[in-house]
Amino acid sequence: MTKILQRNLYREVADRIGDLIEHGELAPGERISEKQLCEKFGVSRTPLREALKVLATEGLIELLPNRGARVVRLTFKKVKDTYDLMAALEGLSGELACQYISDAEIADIRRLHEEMLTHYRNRELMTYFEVNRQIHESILAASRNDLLQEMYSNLSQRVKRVRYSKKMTQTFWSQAVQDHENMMAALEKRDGRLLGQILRDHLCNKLEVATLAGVIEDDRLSVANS
Amino acid sequence: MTKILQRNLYREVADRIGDLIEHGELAPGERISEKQLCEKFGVSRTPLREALKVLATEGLIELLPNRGARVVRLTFKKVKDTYDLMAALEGLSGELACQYISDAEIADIRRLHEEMLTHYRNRELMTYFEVNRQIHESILAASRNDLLQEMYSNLSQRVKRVRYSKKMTQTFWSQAVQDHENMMAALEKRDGRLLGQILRDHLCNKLEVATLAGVIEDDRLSVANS
DNA sequence: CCAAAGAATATTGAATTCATAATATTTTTT
DNA sequence: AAAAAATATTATGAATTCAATATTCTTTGG
Repeated sequence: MTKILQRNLYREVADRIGDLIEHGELAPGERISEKQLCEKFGVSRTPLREALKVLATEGLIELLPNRGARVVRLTFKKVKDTYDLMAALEGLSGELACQYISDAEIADIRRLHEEMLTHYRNRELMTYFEVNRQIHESILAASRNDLLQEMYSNLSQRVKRVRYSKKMTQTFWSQAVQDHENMMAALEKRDGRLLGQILRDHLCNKLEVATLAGVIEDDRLSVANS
Repeated sequence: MTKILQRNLYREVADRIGDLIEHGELAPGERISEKQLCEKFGVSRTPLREALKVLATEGLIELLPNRGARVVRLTFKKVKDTYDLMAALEGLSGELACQYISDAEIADIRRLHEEMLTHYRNRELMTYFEVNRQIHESILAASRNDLLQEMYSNLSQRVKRVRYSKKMTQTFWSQAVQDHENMMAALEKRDGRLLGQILRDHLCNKLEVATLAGVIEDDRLSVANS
């Protein structure tokens, strides 16, 4: 039962702007010019402005009354807050997943897990991340809570700019893999409480990585013009 | 430092529509006519449509391409999902609050707690709910996580229609008050883990109340036209 | 009388236009 | 020459207009 995705112009535009932000083509704190984007996308201001309203609600940009929009600055505090939330949600997904997940789904995740280990051993960072993402997504799906998945996806969007940094150190990487070993064990025992706990701690490590990567700008800079 | 609240027309309209939904003046599943609401609010379609986009993102309505908007139906499943999420967020707020809360804030919450007990003893349901809400809000504020507060507020909005049912039984009410006693104790001990646990369980009880109140329509009805 | 096809109507999607507020530029004054 | 005031320009907020799609009503054939 695949969801029919509605393709409104405003939604299309919102996604495209989201991509621009994610890939840094629209810099943090940068003023968003309506006219400029209208010409870029070849649409009128009406759907573009609707897209901006949506993006503001989703937390990617902020609207200043009568003064347009700008890309939100990711301060360390904001990223930390977001990761705390994501950790709580991942924890919940783990608890729920253990209640509802089928044996077949566990087997699928086990396969993904083994695949991920191979990529780890071969030091294939990008494919490792991809399979890693699939594992977490599978657990989220097993939670059978659409809203949870939606919220997690939203939070993920907000910090996508700093995630999956290439500067991951060996120490953190091996720790992450160890976390995943424990996760698999907890999942196969269907120990929700434990899986939840592991998932929470796992994400905390990711925050440390993001921090160390130095992708996040200094708070003092950001607070000044916020 | 109080936040300057921007008053755009679209935001105003979105809030008004939100109120209509909350108070049942726009029924679940009801089709939303743009023209009708335009006339009601005395605004043009542009800001109204922007408001609809935002409300859809916030999860209060759903947009059907080329077929307008309608109020989301609250199925039991949706409410359960929402409460699970809120419970996780409340749990997180408890853990964080214990890390950051000041003695003065704890004292404030203690005062609110005592006030709530008085309303409980006097069987003043509305004022009891109001103070109850203030306590939970104070703990959320003490978490020092703006995003958490924002997300919680959003989730709360979604299920406002079924919350605070007047049909609360004596059993559940006394259980809730007992929960609050335990919460105060955990908070004053600054035991984050414990407070988080209590807050999670506390909200589960609320779901039972909402369910028993019978405000939520049967899923089978809702699934049919979703 | 019922069903299907087509016309008429109403509603939504998007572009354009008008109004107003913010910003940049020029002019004036000291 | 620098600061302040006035004006011009630009960008945003909102209403209107035009186009595309859905819905309803009417007609026609079985």
